[in-house]
Amino acid sequence: MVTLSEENYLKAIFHLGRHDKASVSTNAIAQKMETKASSATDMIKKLSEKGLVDYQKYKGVQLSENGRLAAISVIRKHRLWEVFLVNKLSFSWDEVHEVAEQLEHIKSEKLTLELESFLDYPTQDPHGDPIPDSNGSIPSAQKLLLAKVKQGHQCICVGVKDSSSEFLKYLDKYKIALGSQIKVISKEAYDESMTVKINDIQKTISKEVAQNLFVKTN
Amino acid sequence: MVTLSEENYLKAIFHLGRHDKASVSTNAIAQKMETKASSATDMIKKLSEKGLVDYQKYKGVQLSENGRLAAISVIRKHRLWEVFLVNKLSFSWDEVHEVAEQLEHIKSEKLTLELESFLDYPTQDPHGDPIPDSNGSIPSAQKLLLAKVKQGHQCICVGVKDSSSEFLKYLDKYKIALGSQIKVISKEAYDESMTVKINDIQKTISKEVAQNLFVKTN
DNA sequence: CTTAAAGTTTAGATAAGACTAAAAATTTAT
DNA sequence: ATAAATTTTTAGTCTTATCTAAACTTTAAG
Repeated sequence: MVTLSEENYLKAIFHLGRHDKASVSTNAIAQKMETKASSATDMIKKLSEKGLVDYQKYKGVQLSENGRLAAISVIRKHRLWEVFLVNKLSFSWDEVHEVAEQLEHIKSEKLTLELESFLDYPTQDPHGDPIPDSNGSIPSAQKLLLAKVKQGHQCICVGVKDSSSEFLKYLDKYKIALGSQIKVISKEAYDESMTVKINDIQKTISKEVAQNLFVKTN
Repeated sequence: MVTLSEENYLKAIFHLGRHDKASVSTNAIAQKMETKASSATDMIKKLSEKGLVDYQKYKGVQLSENGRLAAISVIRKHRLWEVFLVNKLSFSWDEVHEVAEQLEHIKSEKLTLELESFLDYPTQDPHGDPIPDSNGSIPSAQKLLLAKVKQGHQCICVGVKDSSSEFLKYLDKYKIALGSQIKVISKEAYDESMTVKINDIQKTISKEVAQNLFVKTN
């Protein structure tokens, strides 16, 4: 049995270790969990005893196979619930995270499978992140930052890198949503801003925005 | 802020105090919570300090107005989620309780309201129990035990008194479900059994069954 | 009305998860 | 290469929710 707190630590370790596969430091975990390093050490020991992470004192941790599966299971549930909240209830993009953080800990294999079926087996959550399947396989993201898109190319908004409430509110203000068609009209080398056509309206967006919007080219 | 454990105690006290409005004993609470009397005493003190129950040593507890509202809020969520599981996902009658016990603690006013709307404002859960509205008002149940129904009368199954898995399995076996039409053909004074017509099939049922099935006459 | 039984509370312990302060190990810089 | 800075761990404390055992009330019986 994995406790709620353990699940949250596993999730944090998974996200921290996602890109480089080196081991994750105690401090990084503590920071992500908004707690102290000593608390992180305590939990790491517990996870290690349960065989969910590989741990050597002072050397950081890595998820074990079981730990990885447990983390992915939580992430899968989080993202499925986000789809539910947005597609079935009338939650908007920037309101789902907090509630999904609670729903992701509900323990019922049947519930997760039925929910997935009810939602027609979605592969991405409302922020464009991939939803792991019931075996723990994560579909490849196929998304890139708008800033990387070449002039003249067309793409679809599929997610955000910065999921802060401020950024999501900015996007709502300019009617930029998941699914919005975006065409890159021109790029400015000096400040890395770009002029784009979004929903048939032309607009210049800053580097900051372009580097935080994930899109899929079509 | 009410903790998960506190919510469960409040719910237990609510159910125990439902019928007679005398105060609820420590032992009764401990038994319902499957814990020891000393643990119940500890929790009662905490609830009392938070103003959720009225408590006098050795005299038992009663919910305060705030405590009653908190308990009803949990029960409301529990029953709404049960409707969701049965009507939207393909859970059966006897599978919902355990999952709803988890879902009832999710804290989000918006979620509860949106869920209620998504389910078209149900007034009863799959066991025929009334669903409190967002103000905490509980619609009157209008249900009675099948055993009380007079010979020759027609009624609809709306719930169970005994919600044990065994009883629910018995009901499934004989295709007795929420919404089943039941007509009382005859009653046997000796053993209080009765012969009924359910879904056009005639069957004799025991006192035990008739005293655990809630129906609504029409 | 007094005593036995039942019910309730208190006292002291335990486990999970967090914290502070201090010690130990590692990394960085001179 | 060693001292300084940083990171990590340990030791001890706190809170929540639980337990056992013992003490204290209330109720019931004779």
